[in-house]
Amino acid sequence: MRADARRNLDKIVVAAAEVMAERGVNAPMETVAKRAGVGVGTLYRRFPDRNALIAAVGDHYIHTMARALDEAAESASDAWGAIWDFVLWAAEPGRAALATALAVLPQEVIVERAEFARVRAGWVEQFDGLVRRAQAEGSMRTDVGVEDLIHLLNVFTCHPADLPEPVASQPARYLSLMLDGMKASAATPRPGTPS
Amino acid sequence: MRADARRNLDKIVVAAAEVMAERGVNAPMETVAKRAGVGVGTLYRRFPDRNALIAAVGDHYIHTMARALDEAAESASDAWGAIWDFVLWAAEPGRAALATALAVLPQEVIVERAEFARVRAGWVEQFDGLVRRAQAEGSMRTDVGVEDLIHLLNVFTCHPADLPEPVASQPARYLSLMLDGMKASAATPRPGTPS
DNA sequence: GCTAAGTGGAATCTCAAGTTCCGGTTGGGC
DNA sequence: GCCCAACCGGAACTTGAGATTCCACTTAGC
Repeated sequence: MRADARRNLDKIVVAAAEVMAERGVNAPMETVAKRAGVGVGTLYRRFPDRNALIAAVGDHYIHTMARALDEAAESASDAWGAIWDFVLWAAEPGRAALATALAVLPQEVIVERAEFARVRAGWVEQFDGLVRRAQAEGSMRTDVGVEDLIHLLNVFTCHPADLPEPVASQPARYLSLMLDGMKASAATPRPGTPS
Repeated sequence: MRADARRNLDKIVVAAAEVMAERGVNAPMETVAKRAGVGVGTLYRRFPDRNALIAAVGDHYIHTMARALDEAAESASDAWGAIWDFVLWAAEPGRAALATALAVLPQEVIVERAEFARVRAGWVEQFDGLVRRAQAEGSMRTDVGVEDLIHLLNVFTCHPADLPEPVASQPARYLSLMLDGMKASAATPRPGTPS
């Protein structure tokens, strides 16, 4: 593979992640091509159909996430701190693109990619380990789990097609709020009138 | 206007709210018609263009929200309780449809409808009043505001086009979590490593 | 019972996006 | 520096989903 071709391929994956984040997985191929600064022809030569492109985006994404979680787990002093670090890392601008792109991946694409599924499963498992440790340490309430965290990460980080800007902006702000709600001390029965 | 025509018109607005919630404001007119159980012809007779339909949905929505907030404010014993009641009311299945529909309204449509803007402004003001009272009563942290609440309501309540089901499901669960994060007692500096 | 108001949906139009294809470039081995 | 296989861009053509029109057929309601 020629060096310039390789470069273009990378640019395409990055562009696709961004565009899909903004406009959904079905964003026009031409938009992706334009963002990547290449012609549609080039895009089609590398990715014969949309699913191939989506799959590439998924791979790119999951590896980035796994690496970031590793780092957070290593550098933080306790589990809760690691979770906090990772979540805020994920909330940084630019990250959103990838998160959305993944949230938006059609199930079929995910399932048929063993590699992707494997990395993702490892990531979830490690994340889950952190959550359990944080709960054991008494810093996180026990009625929420990894799935909730992942879910919320998606919610705040995605900038889905059709929903104009205000929805899900300021991810870091809202994710911190959410983490505050997940602290062990925060769990509450219905305040105001008792339920 | 004949009685049956009136009935159809109502059915159309309701159907449009649902459909727009599920598929975005640009959902096919035919889908709306089908959901309402009328022909496309009928739809076009009442709403010559898409904006007319969107505007009708917006009116429907804002009035419903305003009424619900009134009721919550009256029946709850304190401001924080009223907020909680209203938020959970809004999270009930079916409500989401309307919320999304609004979140998704193009700015132009909103601006050019004085009536809509007026009702909405009143609603926001009343909601803001509750928030301030709750803060004064010491039950809600002071670094969040109505805008945050409204925003989060949208986030969890919307089921935007293109994002397949898991995102923003279980609105009540996550909204309670958020409310827990908004309690006065929840505010935290960065836990784990101090920041 | 009459008729103006209302209706459904087939038929037609429109246009955005997908996909192909080829004349023109260019990286990089020699 | 030369050469050509690999690569590129994007015009041109195709396709399909959805918008919009239109009219023969119903039916409230006087």
